[in-house]
Amino acid sequence: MGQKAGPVTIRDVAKACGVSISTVSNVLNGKSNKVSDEIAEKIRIEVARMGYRPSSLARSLRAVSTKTIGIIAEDLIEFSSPSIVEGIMSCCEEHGYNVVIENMRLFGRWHREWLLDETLLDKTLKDVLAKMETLNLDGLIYVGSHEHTVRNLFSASGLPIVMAYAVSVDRQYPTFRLDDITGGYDAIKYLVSKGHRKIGVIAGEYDNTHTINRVLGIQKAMLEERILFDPELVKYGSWFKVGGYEGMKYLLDKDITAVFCMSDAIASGAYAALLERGIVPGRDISVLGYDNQDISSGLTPELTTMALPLPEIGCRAANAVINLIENPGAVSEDIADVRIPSVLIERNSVKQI
Amino acid sequence: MGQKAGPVTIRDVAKACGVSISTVSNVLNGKSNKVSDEIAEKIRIEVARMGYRPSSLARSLRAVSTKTIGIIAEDLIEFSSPSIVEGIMSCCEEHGYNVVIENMRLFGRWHREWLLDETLLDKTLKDVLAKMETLNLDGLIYVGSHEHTVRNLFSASGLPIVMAYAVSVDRQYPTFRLDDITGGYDAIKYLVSKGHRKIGVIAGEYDNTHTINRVLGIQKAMLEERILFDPELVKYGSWFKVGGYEGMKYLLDKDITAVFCMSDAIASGAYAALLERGIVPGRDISVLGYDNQDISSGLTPELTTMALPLPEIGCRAANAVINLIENPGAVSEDIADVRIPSVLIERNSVKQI
DNA sequence: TATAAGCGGTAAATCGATTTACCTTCTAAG
DNA sequence: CTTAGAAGGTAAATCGATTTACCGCTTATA
Repeated sequence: MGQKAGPVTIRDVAKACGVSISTVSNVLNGKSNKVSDEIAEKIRIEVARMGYRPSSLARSLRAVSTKTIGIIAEDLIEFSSPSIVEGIMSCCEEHGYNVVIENMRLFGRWHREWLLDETLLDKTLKDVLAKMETLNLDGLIYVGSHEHTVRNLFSASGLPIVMAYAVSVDRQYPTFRLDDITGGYDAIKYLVSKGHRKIGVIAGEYDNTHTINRVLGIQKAMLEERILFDPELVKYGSWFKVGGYEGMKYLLDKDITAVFCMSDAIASGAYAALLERGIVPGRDISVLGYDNQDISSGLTPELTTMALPLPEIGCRAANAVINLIENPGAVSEDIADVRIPSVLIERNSVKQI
Repeated sequence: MGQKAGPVTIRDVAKACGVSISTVSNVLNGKSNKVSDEIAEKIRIEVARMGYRPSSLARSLRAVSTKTIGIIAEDLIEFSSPSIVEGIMSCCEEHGYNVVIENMRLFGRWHREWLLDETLLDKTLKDVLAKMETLNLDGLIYVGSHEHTVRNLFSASGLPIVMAYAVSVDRQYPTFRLDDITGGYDAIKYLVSKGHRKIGVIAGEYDNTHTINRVLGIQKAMLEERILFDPELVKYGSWFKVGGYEGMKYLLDKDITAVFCMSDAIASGAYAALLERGIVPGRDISVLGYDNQDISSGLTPELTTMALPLPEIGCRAANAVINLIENPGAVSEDIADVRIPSVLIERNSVKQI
């Protein structure tokens, strides 16, 4: 019964060593120039023996900074999120920061419809922020898609904020996102390098940022290669399999040797349409995908595709907040808008002609 | 310059209302029977106006409990982790708990080899735990694969701990994992219901828990259906595409009408082998997958498969820790070992004969 | 010879909340 | 008329750490 409950505190260590609390604190924080070697050693031994771990709660309360960064994820399960989050965590780990994640979808009771309802999105975001404000965070990273409108709801908190993958309408925060122009450009350049000059494109929704920018890149590459950009050869639709299926059926009539699909899901749909007609992808026609999702190596033949630089986006975003946190002066070096290129993964669906 | 820095505290609110700190605290914590209605109202208004949010740091320090649960993920990017984590977060959200995630892979400097090296795994785990002990958590959930050895390293912390998906060697913690026996059983039952009685199996590694148990389930179902279990018809290999490719080539000589692949990746390899020989899956032969990964709907024809109950595993694990946290008495109601069945997703790769 | 600086260490304030013990005043019961 | 209890509120202790101010003593400097 002389036994104390709960974990061992700095007070316990101090008592066990017969020194003051401050001395223990000093040793633990490397200010050992203020403590004699014998005492320091004794304390270190006792700390190890007792299994003492300083409470980050108490530490943070005193220090004001919690050394933790909040991640707001629009949808944690969405294909791009986990890798971005891992990139963020990796970088934070390196710099000694903790991470807490809020998943917006959860606040929406598992429905997806809210993504389409802007009022609801705003409301959800506000709830999430209220919860996070309670957490005494040092900074915030918003991970989402390009599609949605993120308004200036954060400002109240006064925290450093950066956007990963997503873009805020008012462009108020540093942003790290895909370089879609270069993506489209590189895709065409690669296809041309393989001898293709008659190239079809199956795109996502026609008014989508990714779509628009990739088409820009495509046009740029074609101009350089002196290929006439034929709007008849690009089919807009959806990002999903069905879009690829329909797009490919449309393109089947055209005179092309290769097709650039703006997502791997689209490519899988294209495969389906091809197979239906007995045309084998990678032999009779070349197919280039985008995203490098798991599916791309599951297809037969394995899909050559452009890998999304997701961990890098996360990592650079994290670096940016940390920088903002540690030198608050540097805030307004022109709100950054960094675009990070995708990298080509060669597999077997594009052949040299 | 009369301006205070930092966020608004309870003291500020108290001052603004001309009452004591305790009164504000009482109002905020619903003990309003100790406060007159006028004052309570006044405080609530002021709280809203000033945008005051109680610091969870200070609150937790005082309350001992942080209302947060730690997740240790062996590999956050691994296909099963994000969904399990989402399940956990969903449940925690509902019960008012926060969540912090540690990704073991990060501590291993992005290498995967450590998963094979048990000493390294233990060391990594110890590091992660040391970090988490600092966080004053209320409970812990370990999310990992069945493959690895998780020793009794946690005990020191004295925290409630449960395992999600993974299993600890010493079976010391409540465990929520796949019901592989039922999985194998249901798979065969389904195939039989579609008229198949000559069924091949492409399994994972022969000494893997999933493999062993699913085979058990297969045998049980076949016994029930009076089908002779022929060991020649089950091909062990790897969980990945290559395993499926080789397995299918092996089975091509046999007299079968359907093949049960123990992962979607295996099924994708089977598709490849089939296509190579001009056999079309879903028409000439039926294929059943397992996992319900993205890839399954990307294949042509779309793969009928068994969906892993990942969110449910996460959710039930979370419920269990929370229960352990809130009634510490209930600790030893026989260490639970709950097995959760997979659910069949019908698509187009299995046809009635 | 003053005076300053260094050394090794401690007591007490502090961070922002919760909680306990207690203090008035007022009302109702004996 | 006294006293018990309730209503409404406050001061101070507390949670576990960090940090500041200071203390007594020795040694170097002007």
